[in-house]
Amino acid sequence: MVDRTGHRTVPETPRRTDRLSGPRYGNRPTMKDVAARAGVGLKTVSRVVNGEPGVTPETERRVQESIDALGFRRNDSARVLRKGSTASVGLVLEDLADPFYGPLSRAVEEVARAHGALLINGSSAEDADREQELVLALCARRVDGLVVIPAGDDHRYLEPELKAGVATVFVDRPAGLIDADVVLSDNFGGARDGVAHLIAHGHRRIGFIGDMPGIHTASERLRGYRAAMEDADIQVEDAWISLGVTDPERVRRATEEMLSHPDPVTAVFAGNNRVTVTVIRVLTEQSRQVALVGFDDIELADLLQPGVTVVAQDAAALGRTAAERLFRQLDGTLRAPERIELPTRLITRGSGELPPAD
Amino acid sequence: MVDRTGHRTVPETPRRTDRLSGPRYGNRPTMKDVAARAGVGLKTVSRVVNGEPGVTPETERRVQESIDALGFRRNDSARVLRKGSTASVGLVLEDLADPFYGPLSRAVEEVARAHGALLINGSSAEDADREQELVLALCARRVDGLVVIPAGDDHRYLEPELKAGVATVFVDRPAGLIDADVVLSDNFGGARDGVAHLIAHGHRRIGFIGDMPGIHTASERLRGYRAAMEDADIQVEDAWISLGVTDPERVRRATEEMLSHPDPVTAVFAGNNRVTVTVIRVLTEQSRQVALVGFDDIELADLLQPGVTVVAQDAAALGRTAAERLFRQLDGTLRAPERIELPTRLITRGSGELPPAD
DNA sequence: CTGAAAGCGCTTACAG
DNA sequence: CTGAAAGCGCTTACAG
Repeated sequence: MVDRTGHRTVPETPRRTDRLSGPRYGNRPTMKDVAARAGVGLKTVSRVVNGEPGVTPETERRVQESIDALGFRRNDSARVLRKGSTASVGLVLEDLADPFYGPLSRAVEEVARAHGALLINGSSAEDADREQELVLALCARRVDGLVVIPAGDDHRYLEPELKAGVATVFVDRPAGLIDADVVLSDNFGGARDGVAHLIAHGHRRIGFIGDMPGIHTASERLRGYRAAMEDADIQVEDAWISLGVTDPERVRRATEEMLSHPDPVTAVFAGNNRVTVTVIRVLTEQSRQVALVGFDDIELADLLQPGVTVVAQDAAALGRTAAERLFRQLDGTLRAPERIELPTRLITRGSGELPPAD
Repeated sequence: MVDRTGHRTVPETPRRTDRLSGPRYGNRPTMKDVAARAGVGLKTVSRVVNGEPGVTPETERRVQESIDALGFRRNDSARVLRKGSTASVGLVLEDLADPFYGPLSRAVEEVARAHGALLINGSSAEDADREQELVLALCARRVDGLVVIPAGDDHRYLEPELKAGVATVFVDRPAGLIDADVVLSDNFGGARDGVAHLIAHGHRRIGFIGDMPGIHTASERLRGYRAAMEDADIQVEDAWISLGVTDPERVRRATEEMLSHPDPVTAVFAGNNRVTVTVIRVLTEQSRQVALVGFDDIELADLLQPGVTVVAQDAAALGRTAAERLFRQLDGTLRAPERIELPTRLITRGSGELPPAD
């Protein structure tokens, strides 16, 4: 639509259905339109839009007037195609709604922002196929880099992408069957310290309720539990260990079973935040006092009676470390893939210092 | 790099620095490379890659072999440019790390996924300038639609974009000075019900501790408080109301002040989740029992002593409703902007049913 | 069934 | 200081 003064006119009412018909993103003006209206060349518009030097003030003014009048905004999709860098990073995690991933995502976002990149976010829902689908969709969009909290344990599908130079860092759990950067919490050491803390407070019969054994964090924490028990020369009984999905029903049943044994555990080590919450519910219903240490901090843990002793990991630090490493890969300052382990911190609040109830 | 059989060779070690120098995204093969290797035309490769009909099995096999050998993956950046739809939606919220936004983001993501779109996520950090910067960056990327939890109260900067047909839905707080779709919780009604609940349990001196008065949700909830008090013919005293930032120090001071008055409040209505948490901390330190109802549910609220009575909003429903409306805008099935209000739910757990301590 | 040409909206490399 | 041409990697419209 061009009126007789040569000005492109924009209809007052947005014609929304147009967006789907043509390739012109609604009907947004392009640099070509701006150039035509201002009576200059395309490259001059590009110079003004990008603040490049070499444009007389008068020309610049004319171009700027044209930009404002048409409501022009540079199409970064086109820019990206030509420049070869999308200035975006992909983050694939288990579930955006899980409070553990909030601070992690935010930390990745902040580092990306400092490098001028946007964040594309996706939840794998702990499904390996969905993880792969998401990761490959992000590769197809040519994100500059990828931060992945893996759901699956076979990442060979990423090999061509890594070869092609897609920067990638795995977080929270290692990559499977490929050599890649990974940033983890010290799950083994954290769990060992938490269990040792219970032992130091007189417990010997200690239960471990954890996530599915296939998950790296779950098996590492179990290994930490076993190491602490072995260090104290305690023979672990099968009935003290329960692994599986972390939904409340399963965890509740496991906890109640463990506590109803003839010779029950006097303390429980909970394998992650979801497990801890359910175990607390069950313990408050018991007549007997049972000590508890949980892996992962939870909100309001200090306000419960007793306060909940936890092994805390620093989710924000995990995200920050991974994202920084990603951008160092992109700088080219990095050589071989590394495995970085972040320390955990035992926070004592009461539940882990309860003596055995005998 | 082409060897003597005409095959493009890929170096074993990824030359990562290459990514930044040229426009070829690392050195990924393109459809042209695939076509050359397979000895077919570009369009034939496009047909195979997109599963279009009209390719003989033998040709398809040759193309597929070439794709696999080269590690080709379609560049969606280029596709997007030509097709005019980026199959992505932008979500701008206050802080990804805030637990309220986790379920909301996830809900938006799920709806986007059902429509084949990815989610680009950004935190405004409650800063109007940063909100605008993010929103406009997303517009430049030509996202198909935008879900915005606004930090600022003037969104006229979005007018050219709306005119150009960018689908937009505001959530949690309304848009400022422009006409746009908005999905809100019934902040007024929820607060009024919560306060009425305290009045029904015998309270007359009820405090209100809320967020900054400029924030829409904060003022609506205060309005609900006032309405409930007026319905009960209670004259509100100035000392019962405290508005401001929600950091723990400010809220703690406000709560303690309110409780140390000669004739102190017997109940507190907390304006949001962050306020509630701090108020709980202060109340547990008091010798006197003070009733509490909080706006927003918080995790473990049922495990505290007493359980925390809250006015819960459904964050996931807010996100889902907004995203669905966004895609209906894109369908073209929507006319005028609307304001949708979602109900809240009073959850009684004990703290709101405590009688006045006299 | 197949493919060459044009084009999406920018930037790059170059010439005037 | 300014701009025409070529190109980024795809898809579209069309011709054979």
